[in-house]
Amino acid sequence: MAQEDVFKKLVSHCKEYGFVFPSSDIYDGLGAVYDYGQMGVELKNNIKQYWWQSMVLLHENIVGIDSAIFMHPTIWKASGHVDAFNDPLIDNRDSKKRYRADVLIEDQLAKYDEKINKEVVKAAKRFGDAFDEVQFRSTNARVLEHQAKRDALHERFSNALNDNNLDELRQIILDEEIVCPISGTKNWTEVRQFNLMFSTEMGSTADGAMKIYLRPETAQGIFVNYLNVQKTGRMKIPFGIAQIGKAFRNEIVARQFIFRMREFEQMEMQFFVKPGTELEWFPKWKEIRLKWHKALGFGDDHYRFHDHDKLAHYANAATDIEFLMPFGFKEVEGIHSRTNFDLSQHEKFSGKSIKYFDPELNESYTPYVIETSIGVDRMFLSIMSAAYTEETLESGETRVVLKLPAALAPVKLAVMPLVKKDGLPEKAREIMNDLKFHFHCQYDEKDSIGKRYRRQDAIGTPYCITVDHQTLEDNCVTLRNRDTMQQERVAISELNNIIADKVSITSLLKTLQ
RNA sequence: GCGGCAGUAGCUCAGUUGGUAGAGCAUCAGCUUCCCAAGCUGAGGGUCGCGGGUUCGAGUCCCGUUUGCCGCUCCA
Repeated sequence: MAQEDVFKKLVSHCKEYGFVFPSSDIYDGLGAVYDYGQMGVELKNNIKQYWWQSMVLLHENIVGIDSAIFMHPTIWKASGHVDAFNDPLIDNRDSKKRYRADVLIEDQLAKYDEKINKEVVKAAKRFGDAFDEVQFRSTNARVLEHQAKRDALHERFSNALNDNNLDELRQIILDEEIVCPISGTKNWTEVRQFNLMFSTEMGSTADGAMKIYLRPETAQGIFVNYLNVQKTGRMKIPFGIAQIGKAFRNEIVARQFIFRMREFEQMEMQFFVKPGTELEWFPKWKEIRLKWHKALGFGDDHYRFHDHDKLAHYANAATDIEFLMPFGFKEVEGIHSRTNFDLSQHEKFSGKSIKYFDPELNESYTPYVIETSIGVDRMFLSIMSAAYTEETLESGETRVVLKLPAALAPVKLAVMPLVKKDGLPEKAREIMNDLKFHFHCQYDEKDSIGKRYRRQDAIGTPYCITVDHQTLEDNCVTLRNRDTMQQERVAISELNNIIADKVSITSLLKTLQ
C-alpha cells in the first residue's frame, strides 16, 4: 500500500472511530485546528500520563507545574519571539517567490545610492586632484535629482514602517516600479504581516488595553517560575521542571493533519544544571528520551536522531528525535541545550536577579538548561500511524486493527455475551460492574461475536472477554487477545489479576528502569 | 501566501448531453446466531461546502468565496 494511502486511511479512521474530528466541522472546519473525540481523548490522556509519570515519578529531582497561557508581554520580548517573526511579506505572482517588502524597498534605496556614487566616481575621474566631492554632491544636478528621489522614498518608507501601513509599502513598491529579480515582473500580491504569535487584549480597550499573546511555547512559563519552584520545593541543581500545556502558533502553512496545528499541546521539561556541565547532560537526556519512545514497542528502526547543524540563537547543541511516519521521518521531540540564554534574558528584562545560590560552591550563578520538548499531537499521530494495521487473515478476509500499546489503548477490555439471551447479558454486566473500577471497559451485545471483535480491533482494545453458556456453570470466560486473536479460558475471579497489570501505565514505566 | 486538484449520508464513492439524489460499508430496532465482520426484516440519516449568476429547471454550466489535498515558500 502506498504511503499516501496509509495516511489517507488513517485520517478517515481517526474520524470514523471518534479519535480526531476537524474543528468546527459543521461550519466546514477551521484551518489546521482539530478536536479529539471520545477515543482520541483517552489515547491522548494516556500519552500525557505516560510522559508525566516517567518524568515526575521516576526522577526525584523533577517536579511539575502548570503555568497560565497568558503571560506578561515582556516575556516574549525577552525570549526573542516578538522580534524574530514580524516581517511584512509580499509575493510575486509570476515567479511565485516571496520577499520581505521592507528589504525590497531597502534595495531600491541602495540603487539610488549606487547611481549617486557612479556620478561621483565619474566626476572624480574627470576633475582629478581638483575634485571637491562635498561641493559636487551639493551642486550637481543629476546627483541632486537622485538624492531628492532617494530622500523622498526614504521618508515615505520610514513613515510607512512607523505606521505599519502595509498598503503603503505595496504602493511604494508599485510606484518605484520594483520588479521581481527572478521573473522581472511587477505582478505583486498584497503585503501581509506574518506574526507567529496570536494576540489578544487584556483590560478594557477604552483606557488603553495591554496587548498580550497566547504563548507560542510552554517553556517560558517554566523559566519565569524556576526560582519559585527551586526555593519552595527546596530543589538543588541539577533539577528539572515538567509541564504539559497548550501552545499556539499562527503558522503560515499548517498541514498534514494534526502534525502541524495552530493550537497544539506540548510536554516540556527544562533541566537546570551547573554552567559547563550542560554538554554532559545533553547526551544523557537524549538517551533517556529515546528509551521512553522505544519502550512503546513499535520497533527501534522507527526512530532516529537528527542533530542540528544550524543552531537557534539560544542553543549550543540540539537534536530531534524523529519517527517514521507514513510521510517519512518526522520530528516528534526536540532536545536542546538552551544555555543560560532564557534565564539571563529574563534577568535583563525583569531587572530582577534570578540566580541560583549553589550551597556547595557557596556562590550564585545563572543555571544552564537542557530542554526536552515533545508535541503531544505529533506523538499521538506517530502512535496511530504505527499502530494502524490492515491484516489479511487465513480465511482471506481482512481486518483493520489498531495495535496500540495496551497501556495507551482508550478501552482496555470489552465485555460481551455470546448471545443476547439465556441470562448471558446479565452475567456479562455483572462482570463489567466489577472490572469497571479498575480500567476502562466497554459492553457490547449487538451483532455477531465476530463483528464485535472487529469493532474492538478498530479502536485498539487489547482484550475482549466473552460470556457463554458454560460461564453460567463454571464461572470462566474466554479471553481474546487483540493481536494474536488467540483465546484462553480463564476464571472470572482471575480477570483483574491477568489484565490490570498489562494495561497499566505502570507496566510501561517499569521497562524504563 | 502563490499555483494545481478537489468538496455529494458517519466512512469510501457513483450520479449520463442540465430534468429537484443513489450504492457499499457504518448506525439504530427486531429476528437469527454456542467464538472471529458482510443471514433476514425494517428504520433513521443529505436544502449535493457556502453565496450569487445563466436557465422553465443546476449536484451538473459560469463567477465569487471557504475548506481540504499536492507542489513551492515558511518553520525562531
